[in-house]
Amino acid sequence: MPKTFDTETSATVLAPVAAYFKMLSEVSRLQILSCLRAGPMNGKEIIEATGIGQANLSKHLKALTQTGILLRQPQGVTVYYEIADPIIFELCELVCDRITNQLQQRAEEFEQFRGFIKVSK
Amino acid sequence: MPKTFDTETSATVLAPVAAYFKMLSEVSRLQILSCLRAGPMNGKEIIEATGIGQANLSKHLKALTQTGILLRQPQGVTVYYEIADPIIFELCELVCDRITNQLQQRAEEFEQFRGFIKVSK
DNA sequence: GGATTACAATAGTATATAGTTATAGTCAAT
DNA sequence: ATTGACTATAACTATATACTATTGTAATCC
Repeated sequence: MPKTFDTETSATVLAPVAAYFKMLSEVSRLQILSCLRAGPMNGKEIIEATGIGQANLSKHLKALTQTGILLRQPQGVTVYYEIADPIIFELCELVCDRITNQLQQRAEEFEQFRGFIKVSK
Repeated sequence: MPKTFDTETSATVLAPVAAYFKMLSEVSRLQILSCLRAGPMNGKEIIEATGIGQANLSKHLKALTQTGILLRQPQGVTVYYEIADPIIFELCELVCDRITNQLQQRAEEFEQFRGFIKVSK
């Protein structure tokens, strides 16, 4: 097994990874996932919770299901969706922590700047 | 502190998270990050390693730097880039594991299907 | 100083996709 | 069968962004 990949190989390997992250790169879809954190919901419930349009939601749900992030469970006329793998929330937590740190750091920098301005007083 | 967010609030909060994942949702950018795993590199080296065009690379590097994923370190005329936070590789590992599992599962299903076909023999 | 090298910035094009509207399909109950 | 409720699809628009080509800028070498 080679230690490194050539660019062509790595592009092939990285494509599904990129596709997975792409599913998490839209506010609407994150809202959907955030809702489903509490448990399975059907389309109408998700619409009420998020305010996303019906057709648009349907498309997102299809994409999320095809990527394997959601499970689709029809019950009569309604369709319930649920998180297929809670790994998503781990991912989001990691990113949230990172963003929080960045914001705190910027806040500190700004605080220092403010102190610098007030020196003249 | 409320237990849940209204849709408007959650949209605001989720936007930076979505933006972060968006940085990881393109093969080109994942290639760049993959290169930099070994250590800091300058633009020319990244071009050689990935085959990405110069202007395109420059834009990606700018975006990745602004998001806080990369650190930019000019040294004379060249600019070295390095991973600002190895959290990215954790994220990628999680996703890779997930994708691997999915593929293995599909392989098993296909194996069973193959067995089913051969029953007639 | 001029040439070269390395990177950045801009404009322009092409493509992808989020969102909307309208329509159709699906299942259950009457 | 028909009605009503839920979901899916198709066509379209608008927007975002990946990529290319070109030009600009700054440092290093002759």
